[in-house]
Amino acid sequence: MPDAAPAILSEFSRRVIAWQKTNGRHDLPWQQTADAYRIWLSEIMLQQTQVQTVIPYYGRFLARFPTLEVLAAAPLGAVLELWSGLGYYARARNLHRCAQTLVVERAGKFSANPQENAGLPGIGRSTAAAIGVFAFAGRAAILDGNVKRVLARCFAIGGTASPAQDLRALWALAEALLPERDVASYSQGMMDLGATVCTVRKPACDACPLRTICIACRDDRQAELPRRQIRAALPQRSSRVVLLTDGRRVLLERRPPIGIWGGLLSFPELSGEAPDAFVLRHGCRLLGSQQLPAIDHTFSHFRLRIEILRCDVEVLAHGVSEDVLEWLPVADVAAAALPAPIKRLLLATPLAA
DNA sequence: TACTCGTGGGT
DNA sequence: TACCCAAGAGT
Repeated sequence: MPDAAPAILSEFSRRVIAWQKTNGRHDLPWQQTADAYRIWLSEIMLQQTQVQTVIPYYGRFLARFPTLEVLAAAPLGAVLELWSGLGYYARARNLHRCAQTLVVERAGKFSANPQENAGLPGIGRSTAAAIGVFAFAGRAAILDGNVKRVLARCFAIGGTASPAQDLRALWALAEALLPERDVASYSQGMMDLGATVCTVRKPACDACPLRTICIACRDDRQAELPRRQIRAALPQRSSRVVLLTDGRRVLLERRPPIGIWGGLLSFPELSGEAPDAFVLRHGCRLLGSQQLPAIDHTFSHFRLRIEILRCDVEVLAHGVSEDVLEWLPVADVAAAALPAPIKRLLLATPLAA
């Protein structure tokens, strides 16, 4: 039936748009603007991160960096401070680089053409499309986790082909289903459907505008679509670190710019060195030490047990520290560029002797 | 292509 | 409890 496809495609977007207008989300902070800077920021923060997690970070970030120019002029450390706890810190580094690139090379403006924004640091195909749709009322296909799930179920994509083939099929579908008009409502509707109705577990098919179209719903295959990626058991790693304090400040180390927690401050690692030697090497005299309960932290691809030796010290000499080391006043811990578990521990540990 | 890169909530 | 997985992109 060669004529059936176009009819189904337009019916699909028509239902999504109608559903979005009455049942979708309209009050999210980044939906109150067409400012490309704000749209972009929200899209970066929302990568692999749930809406409710992003909302407070988004508000604090905009209060500190209200414009692209302010962001571009800020030091990376200040950006990481506002990103502390949100995770995937390469997003913050790329965000900062992207802002500087735009200011220097593109007059501080995003393009209305998604293809010209894709390839900027941190902006891939889907994020570029989202900026084009929500900031410039353009027409481009988004393919995030929500859209993938809706499409995979509705059209039974996955399970037979390779992941790469699945992805190509999903992109092709996303492009083919894109309506001529109301692209913003459609795109928002697809994400809202995936987030609130077509959920990973126990989808609310009774409330879905696509239930009479959806193959997964018809065949009761919601649980097997989209195909879940097989994940190996997470390897276990460990590290020994020092919480070095003089009662008012804590000694922290700036981590390398790439890798886990890249660019953030964290406890100096005690790689095989004896605690006394470590303390002395940093110009301090050891007053007392205590092994704190280990922190068990789970990353996306490994588990880390952090053994923490608390060293209470007296500072003997100043200026002997390397430039990657920094004494952080206790009062500044909450606002510092620290990984979530490190900040949590410091906030819960009284440092005064 | 496969791996890297955080964190918190849900089940 | 242990596992799943989010408004993905970089390498």
